[in-house]
Amino acid sequence: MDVEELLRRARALVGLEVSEVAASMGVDVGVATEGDAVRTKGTPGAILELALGATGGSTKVHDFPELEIELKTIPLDPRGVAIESTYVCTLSLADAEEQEWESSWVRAKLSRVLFVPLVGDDGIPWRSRRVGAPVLWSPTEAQESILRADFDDVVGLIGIGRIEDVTAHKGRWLQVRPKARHGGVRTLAWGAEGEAIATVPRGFYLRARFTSAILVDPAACPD
Amino acid sequence: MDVEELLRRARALVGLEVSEVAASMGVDVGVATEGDAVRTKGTPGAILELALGATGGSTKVHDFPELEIELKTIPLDPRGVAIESTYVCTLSLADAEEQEWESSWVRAKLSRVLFVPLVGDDGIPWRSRRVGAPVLWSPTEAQESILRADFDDVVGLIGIGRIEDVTAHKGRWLQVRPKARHGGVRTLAWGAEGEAIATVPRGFYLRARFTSAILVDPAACPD
DNA sequence: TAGGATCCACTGGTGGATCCGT
DNA sequence: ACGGATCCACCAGTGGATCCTA
Repeated sequence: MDVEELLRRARALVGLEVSEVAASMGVDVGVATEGDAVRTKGTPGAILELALGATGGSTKVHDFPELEIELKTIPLDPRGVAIESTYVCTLSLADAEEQEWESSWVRAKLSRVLFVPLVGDDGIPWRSRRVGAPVLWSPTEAQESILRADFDDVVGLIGIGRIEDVTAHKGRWLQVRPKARHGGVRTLAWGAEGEAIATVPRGFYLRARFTSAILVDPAACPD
Repeated sequence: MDVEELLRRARALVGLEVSEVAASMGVDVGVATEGDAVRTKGTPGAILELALGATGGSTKVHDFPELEIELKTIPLDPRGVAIESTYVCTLSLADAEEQEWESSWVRAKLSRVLFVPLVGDDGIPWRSRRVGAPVLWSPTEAQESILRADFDDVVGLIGIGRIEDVTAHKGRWLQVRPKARHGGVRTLAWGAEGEAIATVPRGFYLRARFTSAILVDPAACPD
């Protein structure tokens, strides 16, 4: 598959409800997920991956390894505003000192993204959301320097052992938030005195105001 | 639980069939495993862990963390000869260069072992094997130096990138053999030129003639 | 006979994200 | 509004070992 074929496939889904996409793949989402939003958070993303032919499963860097394209579904309200922030990837705490933007996982993921909007009023079940017009995005130079600055801020703090000073308030477009099944999970990090500490795993997220903006204008620089 | 309590529990099981031990724990091994040896390889070990109160689950170093005791079941024929070698632990291939006996996982596991024989003719189903007299063993100095020599041999070879020269022929008592669900699994190692190579995962095993001997005389040095 | 191949259960970590109190 | 908390599926790795040909 080449990139044109991927875009054709994505455009062919525009206007369909997620449940219709699932049905066309032979996936039954009816009985198992009726009225259950909290227990099926990742399902719409998985359905779109199937429908667009994403390969590689779970141990990959990109959803489409040959194209180096990452697929992200974005829940939008009817005005086109993103309802949620977008998870990018896990932040490695143990070796933050050595991490650099150029070779980072988050940069690799964000270098080429196919955003697929799932449109519907806030609160409606994901099955009833409709596929919107896909946007294939790569950061402009201006955008990438902001993303890099956000990355450098948090990785710099973690590198000097100040992980607990990294809150979701930091970052203009790219923020860091907890990422774990529940509060009890802990991972290894380093404190200011070089001591090992156990803390909650973190992930990188794109703020909703950023994804909202680039879905309207891929070269936008909101705020 | 202290070590005396553990030994009391183990002795109380002597003479029982494994199926009887399972039944006393409220575990039904009848229907699911009838005549199916290949699909239930690890079951007798799990049943004895239950019966003896092993804790820690799967992310532990020892089966009895507080006592630093490892539990191993050993299939014996009626003459008291071990039918099989005994798996100890996985061998880490990627960082072999830095590994030393003193701090090794295999040494930690073997520093104190409760061997529980499961006695029966070769080929009889594990359910019909009878629990034999338990032996709480720690290596003598003489024994440990042989084990350390075996360890140093293979880890030394792997450290200089000669993993493919490590066969199960090496090692007087402690040998290295493949350990994976099937031949297709690969793990990372380093070749002689420092290049990364993919190879099958390996584990440390105690040769059957060694376990046979120490079950008769814990200070034995066979061969 | 024993070296190399294989089997199951369980779980921690990752990838998919959204929930929900303040 | 959004920062912190949480949910499920999946899979590779570990721990429990024995099988099975040459």
